[in-house]
Amino acid sequence: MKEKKEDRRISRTRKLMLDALMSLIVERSYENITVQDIIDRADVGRSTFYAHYRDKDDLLLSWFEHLRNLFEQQQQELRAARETGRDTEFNIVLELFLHTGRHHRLYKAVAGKQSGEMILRYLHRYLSGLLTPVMEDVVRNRKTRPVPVEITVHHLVSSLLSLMTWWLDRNMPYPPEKMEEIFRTLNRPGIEASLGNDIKNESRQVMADDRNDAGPMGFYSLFAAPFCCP
Amino acid sequence: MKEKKEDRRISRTRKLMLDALMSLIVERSYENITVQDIIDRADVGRSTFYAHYRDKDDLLLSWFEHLRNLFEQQQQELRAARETGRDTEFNIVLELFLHTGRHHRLYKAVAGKQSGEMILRYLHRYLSGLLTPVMEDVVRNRKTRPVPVEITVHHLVSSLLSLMTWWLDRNMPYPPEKMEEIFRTLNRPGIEASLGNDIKNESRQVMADDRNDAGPMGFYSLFAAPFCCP
DNA sequence: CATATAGTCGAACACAATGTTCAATTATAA
DNA sequence: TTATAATTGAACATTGTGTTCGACTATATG
Repeated sequence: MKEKKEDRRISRTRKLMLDALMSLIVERSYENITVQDIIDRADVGRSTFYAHYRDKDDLLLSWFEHLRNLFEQQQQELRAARETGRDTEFNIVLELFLHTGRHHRLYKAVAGKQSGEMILRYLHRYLSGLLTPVMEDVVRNRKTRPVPVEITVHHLVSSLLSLMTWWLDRNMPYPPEKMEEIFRTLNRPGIEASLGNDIKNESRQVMADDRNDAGPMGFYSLFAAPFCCP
Repeated sequence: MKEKKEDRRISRTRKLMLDALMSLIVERSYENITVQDIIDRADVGRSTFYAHYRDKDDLLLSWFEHLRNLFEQQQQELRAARETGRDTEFNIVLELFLHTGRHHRLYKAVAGKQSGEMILRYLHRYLSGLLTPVMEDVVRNRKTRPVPVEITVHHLVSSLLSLMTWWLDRNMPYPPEKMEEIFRTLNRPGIEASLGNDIKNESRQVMADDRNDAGPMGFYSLFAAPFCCP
């Protein structure tokens, strides 16, 4: 099933450079890594690097796209499992914390304190893309709209990323589940309010009431787990 | 009352370089400005620049400290006015939006999409410093603490900065008052929940119930204006 | 006004990194 | 086996950084 078009040398070189970047990235901050460092460690020619990537960022970005594919694939599998009758409760925020935790060394190096803006912007864009249709769908039934959907989404994504970086910067002092709970505590009530009152029952509006409207990404529910004030 | 110790040449040179940076910063993004550009426009010697600042960031930071002093001074005046009997309702978030709006060209260039991480980090630290004692004070009366105060503060500051940058990036499509309202709608309920239930009445706990505990910065109230769901 | 002081100038320097080019070499697919 | 495509490595022009130093000049101060 694999597309085997690629010259073996290409994959080899690419892998070498990616590995070099990864091993460098856990040693010092991304900003302080030069193309020179990368090609030194990868042991490839300077011109080779530029034959593949425009610059350092391009290389990193290609790696993130790889990771994103991995993540999306896993989500698809979860979704599939769920559809075949398993009771997998789907919670995208939790999944994100789990995923980040799994790759924490990379994300810490790149999205933490030391980070360049680039990756955070990339993630922001990506997550906003995921969230926007969901939110717009939710808001369709609402009569009032106290806060523009665009802002709500922006806020939610920023909050998630800010919690993520906090978590990473402090070496993940809580488990992903706890972080997801905190995220929910902080944001759920405000999101409710920001989306406006509506036709149906007052609370648990953001929850996926029924299990259709899967959204573009198998994105069932933003606040899937039950919420309760202790 | 002024300390007139400084050599006139020093202030002159400093001003030249600051002006140069400012005028450059509205033309292109901060990242793409070099020390060379600055000294060219300021028309000062290369060595002069390094005699005053360690690097580009140092120069920008010194300017932000200037701005911060300005802001704090204004807040002090407001506070004073309030204490002398005026009915100035004090709302720090609104004040911040007003301040940012006033200096929007600078902040846009520096804290917007194009920004380097640096200034956002600086602001984050600064605002967290303002907020932490307030939050810790609020939480003192609470029995439960669903979310660590540190995270609540982090979340709140991130949210504020994210709204700010959104606002700036889109050329301030709403007035500061509206943005403050949005901030409140999005965050107030979640903050309530995150700080836990307590002894007193259920709602409006974050509001400054009485007007003592001014905090370090004349920081009377985070959500001073009345909150209502429409 | 005189003068020591302290700030500024500007040119030169060493250094580090970028991104391009090209002919020679080598691995690969077919 | 061989045509093709990838890699190499060295050289190069370019841009920016941060430092140094002697010469110059504005300034504060007596």
